[in-house]
Amino acid sequence: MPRKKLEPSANVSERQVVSLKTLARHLDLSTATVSVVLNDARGSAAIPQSTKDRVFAAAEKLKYRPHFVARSLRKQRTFTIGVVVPEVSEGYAALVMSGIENQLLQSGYFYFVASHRHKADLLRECATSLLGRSVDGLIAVDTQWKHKVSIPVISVSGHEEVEGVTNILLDHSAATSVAIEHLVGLGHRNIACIKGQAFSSDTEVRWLSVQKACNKWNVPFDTDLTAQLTGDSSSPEMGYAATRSIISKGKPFTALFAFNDISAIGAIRALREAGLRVPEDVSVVGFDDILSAAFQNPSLTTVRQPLLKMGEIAAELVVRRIEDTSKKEQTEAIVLQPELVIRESTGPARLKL
Amino acid sequence: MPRKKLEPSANVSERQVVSLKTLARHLDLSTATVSVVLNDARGSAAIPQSTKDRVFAAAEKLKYRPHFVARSLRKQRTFTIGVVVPEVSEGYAALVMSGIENQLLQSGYFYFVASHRHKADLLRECATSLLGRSVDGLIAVDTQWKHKVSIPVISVSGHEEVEGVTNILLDHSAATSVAIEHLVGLGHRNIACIKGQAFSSDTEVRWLSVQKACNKWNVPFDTDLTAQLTGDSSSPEMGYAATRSIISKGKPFTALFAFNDISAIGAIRALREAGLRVPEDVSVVGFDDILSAAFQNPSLTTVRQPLLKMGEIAAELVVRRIEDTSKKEQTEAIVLQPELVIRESTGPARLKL
DNA sequence: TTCATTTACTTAATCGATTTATCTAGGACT
DNA sequence: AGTCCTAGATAAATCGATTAAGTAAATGAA
Repeated sequence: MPRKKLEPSANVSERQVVSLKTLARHLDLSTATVSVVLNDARGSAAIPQSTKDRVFAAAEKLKYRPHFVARSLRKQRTFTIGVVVPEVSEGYAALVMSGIENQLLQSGYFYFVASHRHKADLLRECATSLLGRSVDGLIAVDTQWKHKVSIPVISVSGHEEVEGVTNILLDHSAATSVAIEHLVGLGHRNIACIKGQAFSSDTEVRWLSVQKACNKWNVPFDTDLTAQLTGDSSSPEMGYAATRSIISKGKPFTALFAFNDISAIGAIRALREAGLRVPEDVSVVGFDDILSAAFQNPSLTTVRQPLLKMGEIAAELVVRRIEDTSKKEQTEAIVLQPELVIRESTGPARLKL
Repeated sequence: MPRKKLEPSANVSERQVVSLKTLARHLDLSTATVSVVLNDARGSAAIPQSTKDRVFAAAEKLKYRPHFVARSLRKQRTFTIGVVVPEVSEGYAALVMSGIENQLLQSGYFYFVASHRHKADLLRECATSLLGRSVDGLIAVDTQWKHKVSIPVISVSGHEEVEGVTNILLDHSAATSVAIEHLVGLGHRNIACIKGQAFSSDTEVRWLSVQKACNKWNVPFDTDLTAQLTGDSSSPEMGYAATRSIISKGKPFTALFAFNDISAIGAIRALREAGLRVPEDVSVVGFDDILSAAFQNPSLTTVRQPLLKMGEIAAELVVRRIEDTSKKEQTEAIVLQPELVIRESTGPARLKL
């Protein structure tokens, strides 16, 4: 097996070799002076450049790295954000987290992840232990966040209005409208819909938007062509079951608007098994545009949520609210626009049912 | 819009109300005594039950929560693990992370995630900043970890042998053997193979195992039926390109063994576009069994890596190595067994080519 | 009675920084 | 000569815990 010899890489290795005290002693200065210089703190103006240079040079040479924990204790800031998600392994959360990470690490923050699996008590526990870890802020993803806490909270796709919580939302009205418009434009009039699980924070808003969109585009909203996802994990299985229940009612339909991509994938399987081709017999529209949506067969037409960007904005915002100490209670929501991504799973409606 | 009135939930909210000092003053005891009692530390034997009861009662009543940062500083332990992954949003990493989380939170640890996107300098930076945060241990996922560090490191699917690093590996020999056996059993003899990107830590080992497996089952290993994934992100696009390049060589084949599920998905698309049906004309085997493998169309036959379990084991191990201070240099690797999951993407070989 | 031990605590050092308040020496000014 | 100012630092408090070492009173043994 080809295995290279490794030279131990020096820089990375040691935990805490040089403390401020060591450095100060080495420079024959007090820790106060060194700290002031290195942080360019108030009072550093009084220190001559020559001394500053000495300090910087020595810090470099001895590879001084400030001890984060000590600094956190003193400053009462941990430069750490708590991220609360339903489940780490879901495509939705993973994308948002990816966006959060992009932005946060750049700003010098790290984040803790905690998942609650849609259980209220676990969520409460998450919150308590993250606060117990003195995080500087929280980002809740797809979570019904109801706790009022003393630190900034950004909620991605949360729909509760809680004091101190900034919501980042999709324009659901636009999202559903554009999806229904697309289907109507292809000649569909009998559109089945899958409603989300009760625990998903988007469920209610989206469902109302779908009804409004149907009104707007003058298509009937038929409750017989409707089913709700059940269970508390999100796998295509749930979409499969929901679709079978719709099919079993025997009412004809030529299109199906799923709650999300995961359920759309299950829906397609159920349709296939019932002998219906996608998109020839039934068009399917998903929601979210998770990574694998483009690689389904047929690839999914879907309403894209800019999940990565939502994560980035959440991270940017939480940092801003932490660092901007002027308490101007920035609680207004931020609304992002969806984008319809047309792929293979939708096509013209069959002319006769 | 139906929106419930919210009662602010009291317990969760405040950051640091009661410090040990407050609590001690309230009890008219010293912080030392209170600390000893609450931690049941050495010396607590000398303290009468009546006092202990008073302390516990007061702690409960005032809702005392120890300040994690202060404790970390004093104990030189942060109860935090650094997790290094190539990319948060990949199915592979997400599953391992999910396993890690299951286990870690139970043990009272949190974790920082940092991703390096297969860039060596970013990886180095990750390592430095995680160590700068005084994490107690590291878990590297699908990453070529070459740094020798002073804290325990567990590597999931790493193949480097570095002192102090415990490797958690799949039995690649068994994995490739069972896959090839399955194909041979279906009558396939001309098997195309897709090799992984150079940056993936599994690539080399797997490639050698594939060759050995071909030998073992007496099928030719034909380099003309071979292509390597390129690019540095992992999307099905890469598998698509690799498969097209194999097809373009014009040599007939009836099966394809992809490097992973993601590339298998791209491969299927390329085959379809070339007019080949899966599995009727070409059988496709993936690797990993990521969540969406089961929901492809056709669903993927694949070699399952127990990714969730690998994450759990990694977490368990890193905690054990941290807490077991007897430095018994536990560096042997842990090898897990794969499982062939037979779904729809494989079938009998066409009799004539 | 006297010394040793136990009991039930407390004092103070420590972890590694940041930050406020203070000090000193030298020069300028009255 | 005395006072004030300023440049250039420093001492010491602080963040909130843990923990080694110490102490006073009570008890027990010789």
